[in-house]
Amino acid sequence: MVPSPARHQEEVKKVFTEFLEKKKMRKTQERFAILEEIYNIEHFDAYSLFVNMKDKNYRVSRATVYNTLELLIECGLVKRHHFGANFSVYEKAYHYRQHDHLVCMDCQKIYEFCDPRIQNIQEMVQDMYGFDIEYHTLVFRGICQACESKKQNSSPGSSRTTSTK
Amino acid sequence: MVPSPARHQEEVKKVFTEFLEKKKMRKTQERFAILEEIYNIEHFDAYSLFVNMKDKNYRVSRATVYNTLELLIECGLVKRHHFGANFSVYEKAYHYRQHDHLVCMDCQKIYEFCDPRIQNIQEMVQDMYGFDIEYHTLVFRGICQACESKKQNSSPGSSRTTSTK
DNA sequence: GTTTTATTAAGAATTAGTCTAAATAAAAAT
DNA sequence: ATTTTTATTTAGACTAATTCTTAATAAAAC
Repeated sequence: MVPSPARHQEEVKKVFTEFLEKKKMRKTQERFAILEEIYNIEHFDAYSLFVNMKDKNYRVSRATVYNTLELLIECGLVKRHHFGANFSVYEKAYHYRQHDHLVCMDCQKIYEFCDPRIQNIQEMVQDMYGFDIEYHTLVFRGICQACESKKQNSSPGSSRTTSTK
Repeated sequence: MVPSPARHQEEVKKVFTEFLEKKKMRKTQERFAILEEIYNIEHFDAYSLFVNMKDKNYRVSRATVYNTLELLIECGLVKRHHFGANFSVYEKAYHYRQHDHLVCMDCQKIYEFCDPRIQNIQEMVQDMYGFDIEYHTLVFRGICQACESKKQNSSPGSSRTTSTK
C-alpha cells in the first residue's frame, strides 16, 4: 500500500533525520527546506531548484543545494541522472517504483516506464561478467507522441500517408 | 565477415570523405588525423584525445577536436555517451555491433555486452507510449570482477565466507 | 547562556565545452 | 602553376555547471 502524500512526506523526513543522526551531522533548516521542496517536484535540475527556492524567499546558496543533494543521494532519497545534456537531472527516489526513462529530443519532457525484463538482463550480465551491479540506467531518446503529431500538422505539404524523411 | 583492421581503416576514411564531399566541406589534415587517432582507441573523452594528439606532435586545437567529433557523430562514425561524469565519453561506431556498457565504479574501466532483449523492450515502449525512439542508452554500474577480487584480498580481517557489507 | 564547531552564503575557482577573430590552407579561378 | 577566395583552424576569451574557499552563522554541546 502506497502511503498518503502527507504521511509519505513525514516518512521521508524521518529517513533523512536518521541518516543525519547516524552520520552525526546537523539537522539544519536548509537541508530540510531542500528536501521538502524536492518532494513536490518530479524531475529537476540543481539550478532550477536553487532558483525556485530563491523565488519562494528561502535563503539557500548554490553550494548548499549541491551539498544537500549529495547527502540525499547518499541516503537514497534522491537519484541523479545524466540524461545527455551538460547538467544532471535529479528525482526523488524514496518508495518509488523502479522505472526507466523516455526523453523527448524535441520538448525535453521526461516520461517514465517500467519493464521487468531489464532485471533479467542485469542478472545475465552479473553472471556472465562477474560484475557486481549496483544500479542501471536505461534511457530511450526519441520524439514523444505529442511532438510527433505537432510536427505532422505543421509540416507544409506533408500528406498523411507519406512518412516525413 | 568483419573486415581486416587496415581494410577497415580505409573504409572508415572513405565514409568520412564521402560525407564531407556530400556536405561540400573541406577534407582537412586535422579532420583525418583525428579520425585516424580515434580508430586506435576504444573509449575516450575529448580532452584525452586532444592531449594524446598534442603528445604525438599533431597540432590540433580543442575547438577542432570538438568540431570534428561532432561531424563524425553526424556521419555515424562515432558515438557519444554520457556515462555519468560531467564529461562525454566517445567511441568509434562504424561496423560495430550494437552493444551496451558496464562501467566499473572503482577502476572506471568500461566493458561492453550485447543483449537482444533490449530490442524487445524498445519495441514495447514504442508501441505502448507512441514514442518514436531514435536510440537508447543502457549502462550498468558496479564493481568489475578484477576490482572485486582485489578488494577481497586487501581488506584486512575479511573472511572468504562472510560478505563484506 | 556561552562556547564550540559544523554548516552556510557569497563569490572565486575549476572544468567541460563553445565562441571569436585573425591566420592558415583547401579548393576554385586564373 | 599562381593567385584568389573562403572554409577551417588556432589560441585564447567566454560560458555554464559544479566545486571550493573563507568569513559569518547557527546547531549542538557545555
